[in-house]
Amino acid sequence: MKIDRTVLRRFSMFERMPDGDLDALIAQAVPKRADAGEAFFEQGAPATHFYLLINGRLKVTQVTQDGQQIIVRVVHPGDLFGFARALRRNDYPGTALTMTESLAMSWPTEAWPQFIDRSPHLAVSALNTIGQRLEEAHTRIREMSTEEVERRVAHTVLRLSQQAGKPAENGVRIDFPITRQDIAEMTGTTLHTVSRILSAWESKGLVEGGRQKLLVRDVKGLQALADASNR
Amino acid sequence: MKIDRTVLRRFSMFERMPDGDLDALIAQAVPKRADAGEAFFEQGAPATHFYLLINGRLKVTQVTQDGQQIIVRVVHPGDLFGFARALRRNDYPGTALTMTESLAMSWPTEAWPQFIDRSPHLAVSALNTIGQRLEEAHTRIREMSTEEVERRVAHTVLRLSQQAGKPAENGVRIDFPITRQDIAEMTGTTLHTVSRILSAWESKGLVEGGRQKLLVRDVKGLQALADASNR
DNA sequence: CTCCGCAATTGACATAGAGCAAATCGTCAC
DNA sequence: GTGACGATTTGCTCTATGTCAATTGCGGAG
Repeated sequence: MKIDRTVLRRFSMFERMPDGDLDALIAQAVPKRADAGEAFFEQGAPATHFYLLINGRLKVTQVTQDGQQIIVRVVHPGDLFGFARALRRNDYPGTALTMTESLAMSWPTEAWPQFIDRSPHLAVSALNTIGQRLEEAHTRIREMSTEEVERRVAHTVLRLSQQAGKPAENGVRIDFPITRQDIAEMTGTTLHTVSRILSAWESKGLVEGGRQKLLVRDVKGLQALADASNR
Repeated sequence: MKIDRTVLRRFSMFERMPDGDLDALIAQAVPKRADAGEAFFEQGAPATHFYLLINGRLKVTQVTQDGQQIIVRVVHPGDLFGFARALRRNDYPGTALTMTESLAMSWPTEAWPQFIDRSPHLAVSALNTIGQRLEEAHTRIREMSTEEVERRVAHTVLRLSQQAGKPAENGVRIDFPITRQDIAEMTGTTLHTVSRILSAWESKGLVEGGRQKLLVRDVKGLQALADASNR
């Protein structure tokens, strides 16, 4: 399983990195593959490596003391994940679970400073990444504080269709297997409620459901729902 | 209103910075004072400066399209705030509103790289700060997804008492004026519910309320409430 | 092709907590 | 001291969702 420059070059983070630097990074990386349902690392484990997702799709989850699970975020190809250590943590705050077979590159956490030094552009990217992630978190908090479930689900589905949408015959297909339970854990509700909402949308022609499948047929319509300033 | 080294030295961020560097930073800084209720900057305004809170207390708020407000975080003395620009944003994502008269130092955003270069320790601090903030956000998301209102309020009050607690005769006093509305906006509920909860707690002897006042009498008891794995 | 198990759907019911309304109370300005 | 206003409290109602339960059905394993 050989990974070369051209693969990384596709990700905006590495777009402008000189070949030499890129090769140096790759030389130190260890590729890791995981089947669907496997974990790259588990919540609480010592943070020994950080990763770059090449392809596939992950969810980062946290479980509460009393066993409830939430999805912290979904990791898409080109995203870094598991760089907790860079933020001074010694263990992973969540579990990185694959939703489909996935391929990632890994570096030992000690390599992080070097990773950053390699290119100023990369340092900026990394900071931006975190900043963006913080913003996403705040968006989610805002939505959970002020919006009712249906709007939250609408926002979440729209986001997914942007980040992982694949044009299909009659709409945009979410390009990885996702359950109602997943959506529930992303929006802070239950799979029952999600199911009801999706059913309602389906009968309105907004989406098309299926087992671990989701196709958005009417993005505009969903947008309208998501934006609705409360009836 | 002269700010000198000894003031900054109290904050962990500057503990180990050489006098010279510290003075250089101070030389470029402009102190800014704000009365209670004033804003250092407003949501959406161009991010021209970033700040360090010297004393006082702020809340960073966001308003949604339909006018609902949430408190993104509370800023305590020693915290940096408004460094959105460092994360590539051009405008402030929220409004920084003082809860009491406050004093801050400000630097033009252009000075950020220099600020960072000034000391490697400081760069690390900054990264940690953001990382911590991200973690806080995730904690909040987790709480909002999985906990009922009473536990969320308990967690929030405990956090406040840790970050802004002042030992008092019979408990820990939150050291700045805070309304039920504020607490509601921090936990994603309404002031009514918060009021009811606090009243209930008061009759159990856990806290002592008052107009814009809050005194935690029984930290242990509150902890128990916050930890309770659902009734 | 058939079976099995996990996902999804749907109905019935219970309730936490939002909304609304009205009364009271603490503080600050004068 | 007196007003006046914002903060707080509290009762009542209503509804969005969670909870519980049962059924259906898709899709992979053999």
